[in-house]
Order: sequence, then structure tokens, then C-alpha cells
Amino acid sequence: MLDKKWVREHPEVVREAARRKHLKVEVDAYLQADQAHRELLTRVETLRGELKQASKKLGKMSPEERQLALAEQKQTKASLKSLEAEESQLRQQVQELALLLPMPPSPEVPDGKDDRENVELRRQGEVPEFPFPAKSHVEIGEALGILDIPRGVKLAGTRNYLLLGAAAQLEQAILRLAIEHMESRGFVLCSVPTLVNDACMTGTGYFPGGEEQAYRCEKDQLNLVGTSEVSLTAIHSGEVLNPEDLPLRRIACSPCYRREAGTYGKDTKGLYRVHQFWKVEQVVIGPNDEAWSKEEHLRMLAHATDFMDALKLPYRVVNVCAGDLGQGQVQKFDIETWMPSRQGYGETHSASRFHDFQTRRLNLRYRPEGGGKPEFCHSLNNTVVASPRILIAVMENYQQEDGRVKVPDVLQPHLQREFL
RNA sequence: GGAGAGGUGGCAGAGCGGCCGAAUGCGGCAGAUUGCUAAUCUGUUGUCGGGGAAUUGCCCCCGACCGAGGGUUCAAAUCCCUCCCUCUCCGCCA
Repeated sequence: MLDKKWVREHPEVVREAARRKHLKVEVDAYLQADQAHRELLTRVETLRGELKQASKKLGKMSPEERQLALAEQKQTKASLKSLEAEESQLRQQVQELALLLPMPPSPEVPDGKDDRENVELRRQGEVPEFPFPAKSHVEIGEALGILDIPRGVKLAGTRNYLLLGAAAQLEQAILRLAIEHMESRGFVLCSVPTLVNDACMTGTGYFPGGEEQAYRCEKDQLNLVGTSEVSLTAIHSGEVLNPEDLPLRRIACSPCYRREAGTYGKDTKGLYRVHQFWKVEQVVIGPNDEAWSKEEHLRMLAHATDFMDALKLPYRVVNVCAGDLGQGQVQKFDIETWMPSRQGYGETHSASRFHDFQTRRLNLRYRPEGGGKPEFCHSLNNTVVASPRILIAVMENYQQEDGRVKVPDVLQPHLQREFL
């Protein structure tokens, strides 16, 4: 969400943000509704004030006087009621429109329509060249008997899978290593709800707009999160934090659920796009400081690339273009990892910086150093690792001619084996 | 799942339908005093929204907020309904 006063004063910046992000946003409709609402609100409040004053006198009146005044009060009350109804409807409309206003992208964000126009910043690691016909992770996994997609589909429909034995162990080892990697850098491991209420979804910016992507438990009006970012970011919603507690650096390792509606026919093979996966996610809640926020963003990116370096996987970092940014994101870096079966880099990580977009929606603030009015925090997040998508890269990049998969060095102590 | 109790300011804890944005205590802040990390006294102390004056920020006016949302009433923290949450007891259970 954007600051309402700021939007009033900078409508052209918001329009430009929408244009760059290729979002259709009715900025003018918002401004209009906002002004109409404020005018109406003044009228309602004035009338309410008068009514209240009159009402207070009523208690001390003589019976005859009261009869007269009562009649008048009733009439005024009726007109107030209809005004109030109008006002509340208008307020709701303003709020709905406000939730759709886009956060302006940072100046460093390149122009572009979609992910094809993202700008590569750097590449790391050697793309492997196999002296034998390379197999896909599905072929490798099925041959080893550690991946079973048909039975996953039998249990839960398309985009579901089973990891058996070594593949499941590999997954756990990677998640475990990722957690240790982040803990050694001062992040606090958290176990968080993955079934959350609407306020969390709206607060982090997934609603409205993302309803179709989330599994919903209607009976309880709860939603399965697509990422623990939602839970981690919402932990302190509605609170005023102490400055000495900031920044909060936290991770969670959680299952993630995505409906993947509207992706029919896209990435249908294998483990790339699935309904349920595990992710170690990093979330940072910090002070309202643009410069700090930018630095932290890069640090969080480095936490992830360092982990990729430890796994010795080839990847590249891209500067996500404006058109590929979400409504609330100010800047985003993706890490894409080399996947031989795709003959290309596939997105495995996403590092986002939000400024105070999420924290405004969540009403998450802190008391600045030395007192004063509470300010909205800044929030950021990034993947540390997500599985099984990362398994694609590991299995395919580490495959051997004999069909086995070499276990990355750093994982060998965890897995107690050299090959899958 | 069954039975009961309750949700009030940073915390604790009062509150008769109008005099309640809310007593009191603690804490916090400011000042006074005391020859010094104490004691005492005095004052002060929420958030949000709209408008005005002002322009980096202090002030003024108005409105809202006693878990959330509805209702009754001229008037609701106070009465009624729904929901959410917390606690106690019983049952069930990883």
C-alpha cells in the first residue's frame, strides 16, 4: 500500500509506476473516490458532532422541552444514517482501489515488459558439458527408483510427485544445510503457520489479485501459503517494535503450496512446476531507511549465491525488469540455475525489496531511535533454497555416465554417501 | 467436541445507559529537591483519520477507537446478537 497523502501529492509518479510495471491501474478513479470520500467524511463528522452535542443537553432538559428536541434528533439521526452508509461504501471503494496501487520501481530497475527482458548481471560456475547423452532429472530419478511422478499424480493429481529414498534424503540434506548456512549468518530459524488468515495474505500483498494461486480452506477461512514469506513477514503485524530489535533477520523452512492456475501446458514435465514444495526462506524486517534497505537486499542476495557456490552449481543473477515486478516490489533479483534438460537457466530464487509496501498493509511499525512517531518498517525477502526445483539442478548437473548422481561435496557429510 | 469465565490505555485494574478517552496503581517522560544508579514531591503521558496553520515538523479545531462486526437508544465501555481470541475444567488425540 502507498501513503494516501503521498499519492495525492504525486499522482504522476504512481501513473508512471503503473506504466513501467505494465499494470492497468485506475489512478484517476482512486484519486476521485478519495476526494469524494474526504468531502463526505467531513460532512458526516460535522453532523455527528452536532448530534452528539445536542444529545448531551437532552439529559438535562425538562420533559416538555425534551419531547420537542427528541423529534428533531430523530430526524437528524435519520439523515446521518444515510450519509454514514454512503460514506462507508465510499471508504470501502477507496480502500479497494488503494490496495491495487503499485509501488514505484527503483531507478536501477530496467525497463521491460516481462521476464524475457530481465537483465543478466553476472554468471557464476561452469556449465557442464557431458561426453555422453545427458538425461533429464526425470529420467535419472526414475532410473534410480527415487522419483515417482505417476504415483504422485495418482495420489493428488498433476504436478504432484513422490521422492523416495535417496532423493528424499538429498532434499532433507539440502534444506538442513541451507538452514545451517543461514543460522551461521545470524538468521533465526522459525517454525511458522503455513495455513494463515486473509489479513496475512492481504498484508503481504498476495491478496487481492492472487486468490487464484492460493489453496483455500473455506470452512475455516484460511489459506495455505505459497511461501513462508507470508507468515514470517506478518509475525509482528499491528505492532510497534523497539528500534533496538531491528533488523529482524529470520528464516523458515516450510512446505509451500501453489495452485499454478493458468499455467496449463507450461513446464508440465518433471519437478519444475509443482503444487507443493519445500522452501527455506529469508525475511528481514528493518528500519525505514532506503539506503540500508538496498544494502540488505544485496546481502540477502549474497547469502543465497554463497549457498549456490557451496553447492557448486552454475547460475546467473538477473536484474528483474519493471514489467516482471510484482505490484508491491521495488526491486527484485532472481537467481537462475543451469538446468541441462532445459538447456538454459531456470529461476530458483527471488530476492525482493518492498520498501514499506507490505508493512503499511500489515501496520507493522517501530518507534524510531530517541522516540517520536512510529514509522513503518521496511521488509525484504529472498529464497535460500527451494526443493524439488533445486534437485533438478543437482541431479542433472551432477549426473554421471553410469546413471548415478554424484553428491555435491558439502552434502556428503549430511548424506553419508558419495553417489545417489 | 462439552461446560464455564473473560477480553478496557505500555502493563495491572475500576467502571451506575448521559457528568467516561475512560478512576487508581505501576511503568515512561519532564521538572523540583537531596553532595552523588536511592527516596520524596509536582507536572505530564495512546493511536488513527479529516480540516486549518506550518513545512521536516510543532500547534489548533473536529471526528473515531474500551477484541471485531452488527443491533437497540435522542445517547452504549456499559443492554442485545454474531464472530474471533484467551483462560479453567471434562472428553478426545499426534
